[in-house]
Amino acid sequence: MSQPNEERSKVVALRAGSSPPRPRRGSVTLKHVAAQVGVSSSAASMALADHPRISEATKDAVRAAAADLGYVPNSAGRALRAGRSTSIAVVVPNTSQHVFGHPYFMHLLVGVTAEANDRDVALMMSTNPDETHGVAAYERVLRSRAASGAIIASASINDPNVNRMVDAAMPVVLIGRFPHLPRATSVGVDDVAGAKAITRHLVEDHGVRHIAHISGPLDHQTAIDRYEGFRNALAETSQPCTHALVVGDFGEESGRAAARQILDSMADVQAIFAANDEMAYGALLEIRDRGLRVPEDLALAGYDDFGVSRLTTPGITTVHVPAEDMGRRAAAQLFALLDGTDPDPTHAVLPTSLVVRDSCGNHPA
Amino acid sequence: MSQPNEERSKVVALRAGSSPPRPRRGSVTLKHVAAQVGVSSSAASMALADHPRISEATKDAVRAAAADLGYVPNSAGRALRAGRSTSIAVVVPNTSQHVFGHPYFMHLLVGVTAEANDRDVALMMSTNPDETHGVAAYERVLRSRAASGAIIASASINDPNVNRMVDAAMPVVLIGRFPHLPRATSVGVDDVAGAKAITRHLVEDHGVRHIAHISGPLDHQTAIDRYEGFRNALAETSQPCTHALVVGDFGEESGRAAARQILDSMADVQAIFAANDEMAYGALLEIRDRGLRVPEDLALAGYDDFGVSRLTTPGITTVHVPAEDMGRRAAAQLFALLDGTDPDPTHAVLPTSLVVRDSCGNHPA
DNA sequence: GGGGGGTGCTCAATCGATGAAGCGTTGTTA
DNA sequence: TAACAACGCTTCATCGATTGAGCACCCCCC
Repeated sequence: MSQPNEERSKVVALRAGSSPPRPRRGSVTLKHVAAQVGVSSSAASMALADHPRISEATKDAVRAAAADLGYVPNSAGRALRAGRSTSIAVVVPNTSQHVFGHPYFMHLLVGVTAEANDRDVALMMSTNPDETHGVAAYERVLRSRAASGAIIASASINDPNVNRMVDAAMPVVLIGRFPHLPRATSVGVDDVAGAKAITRHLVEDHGVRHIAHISGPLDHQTAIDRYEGFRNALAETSQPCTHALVVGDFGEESGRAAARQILDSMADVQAIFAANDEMAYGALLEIRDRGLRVPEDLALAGYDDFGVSRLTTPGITTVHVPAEDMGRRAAAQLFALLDGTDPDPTHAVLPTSLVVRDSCGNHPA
Repeated sequence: MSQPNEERSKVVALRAGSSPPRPRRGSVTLKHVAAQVGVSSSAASMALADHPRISEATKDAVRAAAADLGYVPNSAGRALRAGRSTSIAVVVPNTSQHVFGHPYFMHLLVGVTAEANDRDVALMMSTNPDETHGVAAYERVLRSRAASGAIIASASINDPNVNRMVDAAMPVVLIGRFPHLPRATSVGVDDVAGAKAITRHLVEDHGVRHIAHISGPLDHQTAIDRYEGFRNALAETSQPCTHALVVGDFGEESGRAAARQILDSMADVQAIFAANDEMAYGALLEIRDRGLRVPEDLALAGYDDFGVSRLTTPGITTVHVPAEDMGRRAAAQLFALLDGTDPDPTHAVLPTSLVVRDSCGNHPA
């Protein structure tokens, strides 16, 4: 079994010989690299890891061979050995496409990708098709160790899978505010403050005294918070201000329907604040259809600033949600969780900013 | 070594005994399932695979135990054994964000996700940060076998990594038209026909006799094809039509600059056809700033229909690019490649459709 | 009652990467 | 000169799933 000399001459023959390692089916493994240099695969592994017990000469030779052959470590082998993969997952809702428009996720993804790229970590995308379907796809992703952690951008409060994963102490970061899940790490924005700021802008700066709010579905934390910000602002105004609420579903069409209802029932309405830009745009269409002008006859405001509000005529005054920052931040938090740097759940709350456009009136300043 | 009876009694003790398998650190492996049932892990594996040589009783027991323990196969182990992973990658450009707007990728992703979900295949996202950086991230993804194939939505013709991967016969599907890569499977749209149709609409239906085209960078196949469609249409018109070309970069700002140039130099221009909606929107802003009206003073047309053109006032007449279909189709092609069903490279070309809105004038019909 | 054929499982090897332990060889020191 | 340390590599086991080969056991038949 142990005839080192024969072994070595074999190796020499390989090195100088006429039988190249010939990587099978296009995949170069560590063995091929090691064979080309004439060392064991362990030595090659240690050389690439810059292990102190390997000579510089060997390291150079291994590195050269690896580059020459185009060696890339097999991720399955590495993940199996290490017991964890080098990927994280991003989970987005699929059924509830209407809840948030697409641009939101794209912004989020850009942020997550940036952070993941910095760490040389791959990204997996997962969708949660329907919540009744036993173990959700993204839970499988985590349990199969295909990804070592996940960022969940699902807006639904009631997803039982999310709760279960948080309870199981899976490495998960939630996007949004989840006051009922204090043990979960989350990254959200201060929607109460954002909605308060834009409402105050309408009331204080533009002198609005009759205002309506089109909210999202009130089982969404986002919708709840924005509505609360709206009420808070009104509670603190210097002048009394009458207001109304219509509940929408964050979709353009529901914004249009809500505006219809408001215009029919609230004759003296001076401003409409919709809980997102999609609904604000729907409202704009309805207002325009009735021959009314924005902002001359009616002021309009939205929320999100993911692109819609910039393109319309007039541009819609809105609250900017820093989706890309949220993505970055969520990824950073997830890495902290995975590294064990930050064992306690944190709840990051990013600030929003008021984006004043033309839909709310003139700004002499 | 071989004392089957002792082995078996041990197993029985395990089954009824007081020492539960206690999955280590939250991950349940096949061994735990097998131990709970009292069979070898091989038997458990075969049971879950519904192998004919395993008794129904054992199969039921294994399935029950797997469900009970929440067993999910470790993807690394499975991938290592199988020699291929159960994921595919989607590659999107990162540096060239301006080339296509975000919505495009989101539509594409929706399509790819749908197809991948149908096959229970995970999706990885990768970006190509800079093309000079040696082995690109997505090439590493493929070579590391983290994904068994990739859909590349990078628009750049000159990416050497793409060429290299095509040459290496990697399972890759390109999004777009790549006439210089006949050996690569691709899914694109007929941009020549699309541009021709919209140009003809302006010239024939609206009687335009002086028209300008804002193209994209002419090292992009998309830009080339759309320009060619524009020229083809003009070459076939019943009435002569003067035309001009300004080259942009697919970004809103460049569309604005191009419109400036056109309006300054081509006094009698009646219509502007931009190679995408972003540039058309930029042109719209410039036109409006000059006190001109669309469509009364000048007709405007764009390309893509990813969202922008629907939101503006007036809505921009455009060519619909079926991004979601492209995603679906690309994924299907990739699976065909991976299954070996379709070894010859195919070049799918999906049809576009003309979307007439208000920016090109009245439509009595 | 001994051979033949099924049945139902176990064994062992494999995929690729990794690192602790082992082991020759050389240089150094008492 | 013998004991010993340092060096530089190899050997081997491991991660989890999978599968071909092998092996008890049972039933059936001549």
